[in-house]
Amino acid sequence: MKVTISDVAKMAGVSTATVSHTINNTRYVSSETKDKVYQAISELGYTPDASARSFRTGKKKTIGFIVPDISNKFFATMIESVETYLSQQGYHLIIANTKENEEREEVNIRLLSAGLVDGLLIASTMDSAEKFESLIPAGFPVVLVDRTFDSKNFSSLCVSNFQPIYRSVCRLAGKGDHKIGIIGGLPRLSTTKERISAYQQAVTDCGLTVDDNLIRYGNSLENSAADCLDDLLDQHCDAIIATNGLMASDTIMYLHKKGLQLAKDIDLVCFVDFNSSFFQMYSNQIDSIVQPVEELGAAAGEQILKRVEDPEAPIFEKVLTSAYRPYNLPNSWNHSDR
Amino acid sequence: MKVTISDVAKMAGVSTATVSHTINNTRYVSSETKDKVYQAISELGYTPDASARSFRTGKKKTIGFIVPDISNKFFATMIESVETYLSQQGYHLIIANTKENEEREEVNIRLLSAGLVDGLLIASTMDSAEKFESLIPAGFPVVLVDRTFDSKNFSSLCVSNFQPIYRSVCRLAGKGDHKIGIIGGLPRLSTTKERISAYQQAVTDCGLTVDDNLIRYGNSLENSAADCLDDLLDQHCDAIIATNGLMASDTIMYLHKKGLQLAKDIDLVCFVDFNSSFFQMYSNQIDSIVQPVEELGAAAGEQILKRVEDPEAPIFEKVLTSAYRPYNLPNSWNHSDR
DNA sequence: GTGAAAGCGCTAACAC
DNA sequence: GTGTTAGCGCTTTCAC
Repeated sequence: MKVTISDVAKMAGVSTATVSHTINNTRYVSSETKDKVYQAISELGYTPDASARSFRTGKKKTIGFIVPDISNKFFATMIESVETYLSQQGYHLIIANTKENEEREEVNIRLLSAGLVDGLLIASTMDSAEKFESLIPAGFPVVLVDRTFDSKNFSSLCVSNFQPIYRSVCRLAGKGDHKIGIIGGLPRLSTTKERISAYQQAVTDCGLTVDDNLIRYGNSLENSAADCLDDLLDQHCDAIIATNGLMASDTIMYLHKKGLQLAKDIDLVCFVDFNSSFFQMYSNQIDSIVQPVEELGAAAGEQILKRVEDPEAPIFEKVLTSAYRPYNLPNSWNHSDR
Repeated sequence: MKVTISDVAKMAGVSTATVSHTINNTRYVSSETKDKVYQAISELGYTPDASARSFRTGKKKTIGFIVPDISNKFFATMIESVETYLSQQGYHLIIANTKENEEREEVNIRLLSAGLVDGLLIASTMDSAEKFESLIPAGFPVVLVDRTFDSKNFSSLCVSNFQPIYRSVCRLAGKGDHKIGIIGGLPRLSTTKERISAYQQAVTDCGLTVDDNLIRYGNSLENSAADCLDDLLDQHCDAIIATNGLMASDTIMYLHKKGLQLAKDIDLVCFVDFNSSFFQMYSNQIDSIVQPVEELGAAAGEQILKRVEDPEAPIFEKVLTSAYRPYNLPNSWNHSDR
């Protein structure tokens, strides 16, 4: 049967307290006693039971990460860097995948916050901040990642979307493009809103006319760009901006299928997943916007652990900056400020 | 402070047993009593503590999945389908990412099997079956996924690698290719071994000569194919087989960079991640092998829950079949038998 | 330098 | 139809 701490204590001829203190280094134990304890442990093959431990201490040493789409390389890479950071700190990672579905997110928040994890990292797909907030138990450690809400009630780690989009529009306009279409993600997401508004401002500032028909929305998941593209191509766009990696690769594929040549028949600006062979192949034909995913993941890991240790810590917000790289400037990865 | 089951009991004027039975539907409770209980629960905002519960029952309602590489689309998709299945059954998924590192796998097996999860799904990167087995506590529910060991001591879900590779070699030989190179993953993996041996047998059977220089090994991670390709191109291969999606996309990119035209200058057979735009673009220039990832993930979820419920269940092995699709037969996705 | 024992929140015999 | 209560395995206070 299961071997417990008292089996070890009995065998070593000491108390359970001593065994506990020995394995946790939590008070002085003479080295002879230690030896006896470790001896007994290895003889019995004892492993402390994690759930008893976390029940007793209230610490699960586990963080939950609620993601909209694991199979999106952006999030996959982020998960990877979060996991790397957390495991170095002795924490585990529980993944929940919402597929951009608000109910799934709701269910997962409830489930995970009910004593399963010490804290939650969330790239939320929710529309309403109020709804979201009502789901989080008071004082429960939460850090928003990539996507945030206007009401700044939670710590957050995001990527600045404004500057790279703004710059890319200016550059396209400078090249003489007049009709610049944009494919956004789900309209309710903060990232989408920021990107679209950067686009609108830049279009205005560059002296072009804002035409809402040039703004199309995908669903942030795979294979959602085609309809948007049909619309945009019908309107004879000179350029298209695809605002996430998944929709960007769909776009490249679609244009390819239509026989349109990038940078010649049509200009393309893409949010690009760094390290993905797909985009590397096109780096000399499209303007790329690369988000600092790994940095984001590591910072998210760091922040959530800070909050777990001190749930009353002041709200922390950080906005990382994306790199913008127009294709005819191959050697300068412009790090845009803010 | 934290509201517990006895707060609820007190407020509802019943015993904790009744509260417990009410929320778990585990014995008859009159509807008036139920009402009082639910009333108290919502008034107090009570949520049962998951760790107390799992400590008490011994069930964590959580499965661990040890993966070699989250950011590989093959595994990302698999995680997604495992998670979908498990969450439908009321289970959670803990992810551990080994980056094809044996020590990281070892650490994670230890950590997760020590009372954190009810069972473990493992796509192992280990070389030695003995080593692996020694890490698994006796009777602990484990299902091997994608990769297996010769000693059949665990249930496993794999994909048949032999037939599609064999067929693709035959087809290349039939087209007149003489020098067929192959890029395998890590040599220690069962999948790599199977694929290489299928290659060797087919080469022999087709009357070509087996040349070990034509067999190169990557590390199963991203950006590991370049060196292999240099070697292979130096030897003037007519065709190359890339045995996982990551190395396949590296290969396409690399050949592209070298200015070689697929299907013209060189034939290419690739393990391909279904649904990935990248490969869809090349589907008329390369022979594709598509593994049934989603099916694999769902089956893995099913099997591990079976084992969790009955750890003494007989060992289960299933080999799913990949689809092989030569590029000039665009409408027939050949489902290879075995 | 070590031990005794309380008790974390819940479930499930057992009792009536 | 419901209540009483032991106890899961561990950590930690208090005591010596």
